[in-house]
Amino acid sequence: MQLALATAGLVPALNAGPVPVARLRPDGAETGARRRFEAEEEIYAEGDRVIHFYKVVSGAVRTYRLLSDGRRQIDGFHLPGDIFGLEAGTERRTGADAVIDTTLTAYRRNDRDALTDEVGALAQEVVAAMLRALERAQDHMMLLGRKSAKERVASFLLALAERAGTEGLIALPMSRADIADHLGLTIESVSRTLTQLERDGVIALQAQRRSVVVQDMPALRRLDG
Amino acid sequence: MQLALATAGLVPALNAGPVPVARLRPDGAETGARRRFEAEEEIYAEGDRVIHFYKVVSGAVRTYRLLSDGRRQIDGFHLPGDIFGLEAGTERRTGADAVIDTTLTAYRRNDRDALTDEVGALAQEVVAAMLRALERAQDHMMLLGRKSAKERVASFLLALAERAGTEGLIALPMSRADIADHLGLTIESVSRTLTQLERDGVIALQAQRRSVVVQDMPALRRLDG
DNA sequence: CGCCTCATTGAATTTCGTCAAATGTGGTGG
DNA sequence: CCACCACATTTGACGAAATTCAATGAGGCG
Repeated sequence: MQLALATAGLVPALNAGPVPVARLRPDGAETGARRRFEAEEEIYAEGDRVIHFYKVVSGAVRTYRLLSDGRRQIDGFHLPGDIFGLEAGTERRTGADAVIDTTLTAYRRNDRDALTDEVGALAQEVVAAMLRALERAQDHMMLLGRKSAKERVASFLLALAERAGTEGLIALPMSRADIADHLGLTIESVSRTLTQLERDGVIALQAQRRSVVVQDMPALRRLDG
Repeated sequence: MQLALATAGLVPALNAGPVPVARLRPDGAETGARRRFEAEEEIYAEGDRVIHFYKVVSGAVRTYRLLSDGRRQIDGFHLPGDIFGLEAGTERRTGADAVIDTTLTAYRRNDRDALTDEVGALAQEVVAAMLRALERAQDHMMLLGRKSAKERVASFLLALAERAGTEGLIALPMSRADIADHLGLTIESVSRTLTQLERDGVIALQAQRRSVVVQDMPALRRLDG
C-alpha cells in the first residue's frame, strides 16, 4: 500500500471504452499480437510478473482481487475496445480471466515505458485510459458504498447498455456469481433483484436469462440515482 | 460515463503518497503556488471547471461524490504529500473540501498537458500518482464490496497508520460522518465498531476520541483480511 | 453557564445474506 | 433421440448484520 514504486514504468487495471486506442501497435514479434482464451481461462493471476497489457478484441474479461478466505471483488468487466492489465508495479495485484471465449491484443509493458519519453499519441491514449479507469472506479465506489441492491443492479444494467451501445438488448456474458462479485452482493440477491425488476415490468429476461431487454428505461434510470 | 474525452488533457482524483513529487514546480504566477483553506472550506465543487491540481502540504482533504438525495461517498482522504485533483475531463466529477485547516500547492492543469510532450520526470511522477490512485481505488472497492463493518474500520485504521507513518498514535482529523461516508457505513456503525475494538483491547481511543492508539497490531491485521 | 455540535448508546426495523430445496438448462452417452 | 447428470439459477424460510429512529452524554465556544 505504499511501496516506493516511484518512477517505475507502470500500468494498472483499466479500460478505455470509446477512447481511440487504435493507434496502439500490437507487438508482433515476441508476444504474438493476438492471443485467444477460452471461457473461464486464466489470463494472468495475482502475483504474476507484469509483462503485457491488453486490449479486448472480442469476448469479455473480468479483473478481480481475492481475500484470503475466498471472497472475491471483481473490479471491472472489460469488453471489446477496453484496455486492461496496466499495473503500477512489476507484479500483478489483480487476476484476470476470460469470461467467455475471448481474443486479445497483447502489448509489451515496455511500450508503455517508452511512452513518456516520446511525443507519441500513444502516451495520450494510455493516459486517457488510466483516467477513464479511475472515473469508473469512482463510480463503482459510489455504487458499492452507498447504493441498495436494486440500485446496484439498475446501475449495472445501464452501464452495460451504454457500453455495448446495443439499444434494447443487453447481453450478460457473465454468470450471476460474476455479477454478484462485481456488485458486492450474493448470487441470490442478484437473482431476486432481476426477478423483481422483471415483475415490475422494467426489464424482460431472455435467452436463458443471459440477456435483458429494457422495457422501461426511465424507470431503470430512476432506480439508479 | 462514455464521453469522448479522448486525448484531452486531463487528471483525476488521486494521491501520490510516497511518490517523489518534489520536482513539481508550483505555478507561482497566476495561481499563487500556495493556497490555504480553513476546516470545512470547499476547495472545488462537482461541476466546476478544472484549472488546477494540488499537492497537500499540510492538513487533510476529502474528495467525494454525491447522489441526488444527498448520499455521499468519499473516495479518498488526502494527506501531506498526496496529489489530488487530477481529472479526466474539463469539469469536476468530484468535490473536494479541507477537512481541517490545510495548505496546498496548486499546479496548473496545463502543466499536465505539457507533460506528455516532454521527456520530463514530471510526467513520470504524475503517471505514478495516477497508478497509485487506481491501486487505492481497487483496494477500496474490495473493502466496500466484500468486507464487514469491523474489517472496514480495521482496514481504515491500518491504512491511516501506514500513511501517517506514526507508530502507535493515529490522528483522526475527520469526523465520524466523514469516516462513515468513506467506509460505506453509518456514523452509528463506525462509532459502535470503534467502541467494540476498544472493548476488545485492540485499540484505545484518546483525545475526545479523535485519535487512536493501536494496542494489538496483530489482532488489527487479523481483522482486516 | 448554557447552547450547539458531535459522538455514543439503545431498541426496533430493514435489508441482505445464509441455508436449503426446487426448477431449469445444457451436455453426455447410451 | 432420449435419459440422465452436472451445474447454474431461481425461489423460499430464516437469521444476522447494519440501518434507522431516538435519546443521552461530552466538549467547545460564545
